[in-house]
Amino acid sequence: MLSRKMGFREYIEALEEERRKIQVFPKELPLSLELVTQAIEGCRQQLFGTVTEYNLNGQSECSEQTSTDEGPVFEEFIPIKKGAAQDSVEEEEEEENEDEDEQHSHQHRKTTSDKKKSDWLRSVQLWNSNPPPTKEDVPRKANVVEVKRNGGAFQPFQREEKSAIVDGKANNYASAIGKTPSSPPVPATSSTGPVRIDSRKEEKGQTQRKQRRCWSQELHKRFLHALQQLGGADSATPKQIRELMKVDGLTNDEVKSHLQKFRLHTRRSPIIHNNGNSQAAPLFLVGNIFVQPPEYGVVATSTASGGELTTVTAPTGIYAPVAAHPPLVTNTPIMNHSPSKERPNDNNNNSAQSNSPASSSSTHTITTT
DNA sequence: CTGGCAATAT
DNA sequence: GATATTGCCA
Repeated sequence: MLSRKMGFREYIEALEEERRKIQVFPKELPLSLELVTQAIEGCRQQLFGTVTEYNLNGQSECSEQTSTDEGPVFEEFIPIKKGAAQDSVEEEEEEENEDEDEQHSHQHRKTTSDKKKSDWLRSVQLWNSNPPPTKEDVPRKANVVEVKRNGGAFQPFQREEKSAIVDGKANNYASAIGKTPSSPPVPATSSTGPVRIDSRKEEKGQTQRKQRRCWSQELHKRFLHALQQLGGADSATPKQIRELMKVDGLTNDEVKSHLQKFRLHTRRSPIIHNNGNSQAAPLFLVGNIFVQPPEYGVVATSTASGGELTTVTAPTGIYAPVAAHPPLVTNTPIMNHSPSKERPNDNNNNSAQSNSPASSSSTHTITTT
């Protein structure tokens, strides 16, 4: 057990060094900084015997998980894949989906000290995130939901029973029928048919508005994936994207909408949202490298092609720090399909407009309207 | 009929 | 205010 502490020490040192580096780019790597800091904190606490237990209640709903006051938040970390069986090329692994409606609408679970975290993507979670305060392994024997998953990909939607809810304000608490936390029987045959990550449809006549649907990471990931295959958000069309995503239940409109938002966000100023508050100098990334806004990086499931990055592995294996830059998404000149219409707009690499000297300084009256 | 944009709703 | 849905138009 001594070695374990040693490991911690070294690990902490490594982390601290990392943090020093990162601190130089607070703007570019805000998350990293925070993460590393928290990681250090966590390790220290463990080193000192203080076993901090973080209830990784994980992501509750569609909202993001604001880092709590101080405790390290390891919720979103990608647990080291134990299996690591098939996915080496593609990073599609999730297949879970339940069905239930949202009820997320407005959960004002805003922590008092909510940080900026204005990344819009940050708010994207699973489509079917459930509100249950405590999900996960908790040995709650109480209501055991026998989830019989056949073969695995599909889930019989057992959603019906509308109780005269005319206003569509029904909160549905579907139990977490997700995958079992321990060993998801993820079959290798997952990437075949349309994935059913959805399950809300046929809403009983009534031309009501569809319930707002949150784009889960899965969804968004697929979305991005499709996008990059299509050569960027500007050249991709909703239909193509939808087909590529292979998500059953997803409509063109939804994709269209998402795409619209995506474009809006990417086009705007991915990084230059400098307010007077910032403490840092506007560090610029060099020409091409230009980091894609972290909010858009795919969830960095960097299963690098056969190469373990300098990923430090915590002695306890709590989490695996992702420190690798996944291949740029936007810059994918492959398959530049532009059959008929071409947008004179900036193609990929939207944010390359950094050469406007005046725009980011004074008299920035452009953003209005 | 599909894609893009704008209005509208949550 | 942000994000999703719906409508309208090219």
